[in-house]
Amino acid sequence: MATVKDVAKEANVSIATVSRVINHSPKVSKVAIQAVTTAMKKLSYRPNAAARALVSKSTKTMGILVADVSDPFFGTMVKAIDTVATEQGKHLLISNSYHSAKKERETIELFINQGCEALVIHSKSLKSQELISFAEEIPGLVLINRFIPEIANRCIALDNLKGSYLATEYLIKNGHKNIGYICSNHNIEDAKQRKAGYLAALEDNSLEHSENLIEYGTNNEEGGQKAMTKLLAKGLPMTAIATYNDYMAAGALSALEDNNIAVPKNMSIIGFDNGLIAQYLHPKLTTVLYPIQIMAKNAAILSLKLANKEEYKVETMIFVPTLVKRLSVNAI
Amino acid sequence: MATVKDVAKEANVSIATVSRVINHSPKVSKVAIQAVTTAMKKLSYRPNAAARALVSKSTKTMGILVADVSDPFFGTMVKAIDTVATEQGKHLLISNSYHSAKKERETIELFINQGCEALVIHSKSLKSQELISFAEEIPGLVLINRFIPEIANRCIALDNLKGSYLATEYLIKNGHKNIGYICSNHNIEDAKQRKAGYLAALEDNSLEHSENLIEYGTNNEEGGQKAMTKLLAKGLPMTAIATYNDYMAAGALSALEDNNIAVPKNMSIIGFDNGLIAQYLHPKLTTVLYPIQIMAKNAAILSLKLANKEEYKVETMIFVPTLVKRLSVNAI
DNA sequence: CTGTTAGCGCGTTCAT
DNA sequence: ATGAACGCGCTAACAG
Repeated sequence: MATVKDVAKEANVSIATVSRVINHSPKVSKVAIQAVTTAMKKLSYRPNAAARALVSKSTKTMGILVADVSDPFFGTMVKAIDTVATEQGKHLLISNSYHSAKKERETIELFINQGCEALVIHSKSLKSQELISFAEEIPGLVLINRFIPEIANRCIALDNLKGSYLATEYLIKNGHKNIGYICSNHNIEDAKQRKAGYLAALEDNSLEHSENLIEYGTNNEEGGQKAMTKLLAKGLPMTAIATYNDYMAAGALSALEDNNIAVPKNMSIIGFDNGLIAQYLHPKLTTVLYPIQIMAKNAAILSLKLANKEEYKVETMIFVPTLVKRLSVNAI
Repeated sequence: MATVKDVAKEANVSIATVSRVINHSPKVSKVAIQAVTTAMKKLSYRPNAAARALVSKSTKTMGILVADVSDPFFGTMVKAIDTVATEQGKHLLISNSYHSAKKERETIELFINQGCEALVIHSKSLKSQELISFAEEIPGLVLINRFIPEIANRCIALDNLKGSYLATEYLIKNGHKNIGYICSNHNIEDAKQRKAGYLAALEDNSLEHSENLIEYGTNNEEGGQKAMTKLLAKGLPMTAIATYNDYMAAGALSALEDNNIAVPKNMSIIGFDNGLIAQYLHPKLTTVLYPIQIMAKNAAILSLKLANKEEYKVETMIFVPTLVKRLSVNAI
């Protein structure tokens, strides 16, 4: 592996000159540029990123922590971040936490040790206080999908409650009065907030709301299917169901089909996230749009600005979900 | 940011000793370990990865190039690689090529400059020769989803032809004689190989095969829908259709539904990949399993071994796809 | 415009 | 068991 020294010797100039042409310094003679360029090609020289980082104290690297890249939700998020990072000449270090607090902590520390100046962190398991400490240590750290009041200007989050409220309200506007809810049993804020949104909508419309109308499960298809089955077993006069997310809605759909209950004819159902599968479900799923793309883009921009010590305020920190009407909800 | 020097001073030892306890050298006295550990905590010392990489010539970083992380196919691939990388204490640098040859080239060079010793590359746009050069330069470079004879021991690929052959043969075994094919118009090997597999199966079974039975489109839902529509317009006596991938199959399903052609009753359809959406489609899609998880795992292991200069031969380089029978194919 | 020189933070001989 | 000193490859003064 050739170094600046080798190139300098080959081109008959000093290493300083080599460094200058590498970094496109304005004050280098044409001949020098020519000689160095040729030498670099001949030796197939590659600048050593570690050495550069060591002296310039910048790795041009952005760290991203997600729960699981194989989930298209996070895939979409990473893609959006990648787009802005690439524009700014940054590279992406990525890590999955799989919802483990330990992994979340280790990853953030790793990112710091690696010298990532910009960090976009999706953390659901770490305590607020710990995140606040990290945020204080790293100016470029931005939290996504989570809101912590003490560091509000470092958070890009979704109004989960409003999302569920919107979904439930939409069901109500369609004439439904007995509305069930399929809830995630994952102990994170999102689950509580979405459930609260459902409850609030019922209450605001003076409709019955009882724990009896709610069932819990893992936040995936299987959990949704089981929860739906349990709900069905109660023999409640439900005509519609709101769900924690699209995967659970998909599971509910399966359970309904297995029991010959036509959707939306005899049961309306609404999802949450507007994930990849929503449009492929049958019937195509009416759901709530989680604007993760635009949120991720904003988080990336914010992180980069902050890391660059620029004063910067994003216009929106708390994003509002919207309704995506497809075919799984009927008027009664 | 504290350095070894600061820690050394705080602990009243030399930087060499500090370095030793950091790297768990066996010959350090208990007292020294204690003193240094305390000092590190007090100063909240973090080893500088760049400095370490510079001197030890190892970044413990693995580079991954994919086409698009937001596609669950690649998400799954990245996750599988992440699992083995994490086990070995490696971190992941990830980049998307979005199918651009330029981006593919730049990314590989970036990875090299960054000092990634292990590389798992999904490249469809670069010429074989260029990839061979890179492979010769970087011992730890492994190609995934592509086979280049000259560097066969550095490739983990799928037998695409056999996959399509399997799919078409399955249709034939179910009594279908007029089988159409929805092909990707993306100019990459996979498209040619899969089409060839379809053709070969028809030929081996003495069935009609003509370009008239084939339609092309972009390799996504929209392309599948359009291709299906064109196929339908020809008024052929088809009873079954093989497709380039699950997304195109999904589009075909939509077109079929729009035209009131029941699947699988009046038309059988088979996908390719067994991607995330296959199980959510209606009817659940019969398809061909692309074992990307196990392939990615093997690629990661191979890459790490190679980077480590260990002699290593994976048992399987060319993986064979298998059938996943669901509900979109009927016997005639 | 160009060359010399001094570190950046750390691992590693080589003495002790 | 420990410390002094060197060098990894590069950038950034500084002096010419």
